[in-house]
Amino acid sequence: MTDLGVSTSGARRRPPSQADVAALADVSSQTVSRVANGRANVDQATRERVLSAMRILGYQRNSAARALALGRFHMLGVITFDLSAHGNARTLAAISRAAQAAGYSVNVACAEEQTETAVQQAFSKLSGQAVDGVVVIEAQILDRQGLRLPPGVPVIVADGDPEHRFSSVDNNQAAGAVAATRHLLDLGHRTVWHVAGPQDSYSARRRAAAWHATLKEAGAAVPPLRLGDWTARSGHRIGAELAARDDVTAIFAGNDHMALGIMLALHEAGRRVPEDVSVVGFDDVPEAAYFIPPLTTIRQDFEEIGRQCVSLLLDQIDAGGGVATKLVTVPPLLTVRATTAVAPATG
Amino acid sequence: MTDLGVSTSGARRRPPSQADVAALADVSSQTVSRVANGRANVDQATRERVLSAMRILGYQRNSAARALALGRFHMLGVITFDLSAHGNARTLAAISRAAQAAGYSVNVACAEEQTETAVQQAFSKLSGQAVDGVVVIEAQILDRQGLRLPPGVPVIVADGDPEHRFSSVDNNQAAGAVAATRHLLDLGHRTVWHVAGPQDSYSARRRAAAWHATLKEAGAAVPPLRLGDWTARSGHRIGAELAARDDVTAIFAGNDHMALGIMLALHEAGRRVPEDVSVVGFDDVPEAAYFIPPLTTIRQDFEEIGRQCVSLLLDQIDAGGGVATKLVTVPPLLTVRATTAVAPATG
DNA sequence: ACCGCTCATGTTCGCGCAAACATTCGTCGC
DNA sequence: GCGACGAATGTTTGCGCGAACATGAGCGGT
Repeated sequence: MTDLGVSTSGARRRPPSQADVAALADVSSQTVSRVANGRANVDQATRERVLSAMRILGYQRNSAARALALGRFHMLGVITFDLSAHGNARTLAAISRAAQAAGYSVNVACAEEQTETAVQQAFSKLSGQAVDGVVVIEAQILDRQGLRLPPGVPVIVADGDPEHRFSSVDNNQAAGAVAATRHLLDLGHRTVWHVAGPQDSYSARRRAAAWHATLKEAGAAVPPLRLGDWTARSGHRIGAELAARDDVTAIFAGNDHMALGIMLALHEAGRRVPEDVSVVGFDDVPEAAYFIPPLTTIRQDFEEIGRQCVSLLLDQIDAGGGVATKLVTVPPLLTVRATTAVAPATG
Repeated sequence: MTDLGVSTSGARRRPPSQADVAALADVSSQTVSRVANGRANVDQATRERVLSAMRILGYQRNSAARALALGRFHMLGVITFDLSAHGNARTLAAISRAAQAAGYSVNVACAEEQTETAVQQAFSKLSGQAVDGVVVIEAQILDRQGLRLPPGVPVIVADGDPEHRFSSVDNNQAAGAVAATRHLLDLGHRTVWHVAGPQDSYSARRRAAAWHATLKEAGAAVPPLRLGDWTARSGHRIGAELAARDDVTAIFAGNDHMALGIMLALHEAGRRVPEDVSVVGFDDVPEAAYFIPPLTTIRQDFEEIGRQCVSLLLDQIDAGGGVATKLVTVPPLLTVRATTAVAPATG
């Protein structure tokens, strides 16, 4: 009895419109519109007649027509680069959920490369005429002065806007890096080596800076910064070099995957974790608890980041532009597992 | 000289329309439309005048109006569940890229739960009135007979449609599982244990079935199937049980993350990989090569899956429905690393 | 010189929706 | 008892675009 009128016959027909519902329910299409939008000023009996007609025809409102009439799309754009990066994928999922809850849908543009043109293209595809606002996830590229985003489109940047040209939602990268470094120092390590992410990533730079500052403040020597590219592969390469040095007893990796590579290199070089060398990661990917040994790391709350992005963006959209840029910070959490231990006795 | 007319002043104005461009270029708005769509029948001089006017005003066509006029949205919907699953995220990224290349954008709906209602809701949000077609990624839920998708919307299922009610793009799960099992058997193991993914996943079922068949065919004993849930955590739990049994010398895990958990459990129980127990995973996540030891696994080509999904979907859209369902299979690849070795000499 | 053709361009119209305005009631106050 | 009001509903209109059709200019063949 539910989908009576949904003819299943061959040719693709025009889906039912308000007018069709109106005809069936014997009201004007405006009344259908009112019912569809939950307006109060419709008689109960009429409303039910309309609702039933909708059900019979399988009516769904045409979002394009709605967008055209309203000038609002009820759609958010998300620009991202690498969805194989765990954090980005998680953030996207959270954004999608939060947006759905607010009645928005999400249009993803996955830019291949981190070039200005690629971003600008992705952006112009989305912007202005198709979405009400945009979230840019981890846009290392936003650093570059050259990037000019069209004005008038609300933009939120997740984790990547060093100059605060846009509103942004950030992990408190500094706090996380400080916690990691302090944790190792407190364990008695003379100093802490840092294998950082690529320096065109603002997150990576902030983690590195906080690590540097924490060492300085503690009066510890500051070893040279080692630069990876977020991959386990780069961690493995750098880890091999670090493993060769006896004076390395504590390593803070820029993310969990690099930590994994480092641990493999250490293992291959016969240096035990955590007895000889302590390792801390960053992200707390779900598998981190099952590395060998389970990884001490900094947990990021991606769900919260996604929620905040959407909430900030919606505020900005509703305010109709001209809002001061805001910065929301989500605190990370040190999660101690089995890769960190007190410093080995000094030979 | 590029964005002259893009006034940066306060209030949000209506973005420029074809009519505005037409007025500036002193042509009809239809001519602007023709230029915007790259039609041939426009004089070169006129075309340039229009293009320059577009540039000056920063014109972008309104996708809602376009969709309304054309009855086509140039947008694909993607329904997915868990973006923290590596494969899903990768597939989504590939779909997004392929869609963009074809001039489509991608609307993601990330359903929270795998319930029929959740899917149906996500689906109806997207369907009919907002997208031209839908890709469902790994929809374990499609199994259930109860699920009724609205007719008339082209649907492609990535890796999850056991009854072939829709066109789908699949990994050749069977081939992968056979390769994994054979590989272990060839190494001299008497039999192979399988830690499968949850059995409401079609992929998981197919892998398990192929493992079973391969053992049978080889005349090997078929150990009881162990059921995990794709997480490293479940792998760890089951791994602990398996580690306690001396007769377990070869394990085929349903995915790399469970393999990781299994390896940790083995390690904790003092059983060496690969000397005592060989392990094979499935997926080849980027970190698999850096597990301790590096994991032998089955590589899936997510890029290709994404591309195929889009290509199939576009075909179906262009054909206007009424096409026979197709099944495209993407072959996986056995990648041998360090977790597999010849069977230990039998005590 | 005239017909018939092609090509560039203009005009009209409708896609489906909701805002704004118009209309019809019934109801309340004095 | 009559005007003022408000609630339910209908009518008109335009959002921006492109299909379909109309126009008009230029050109070749006979």
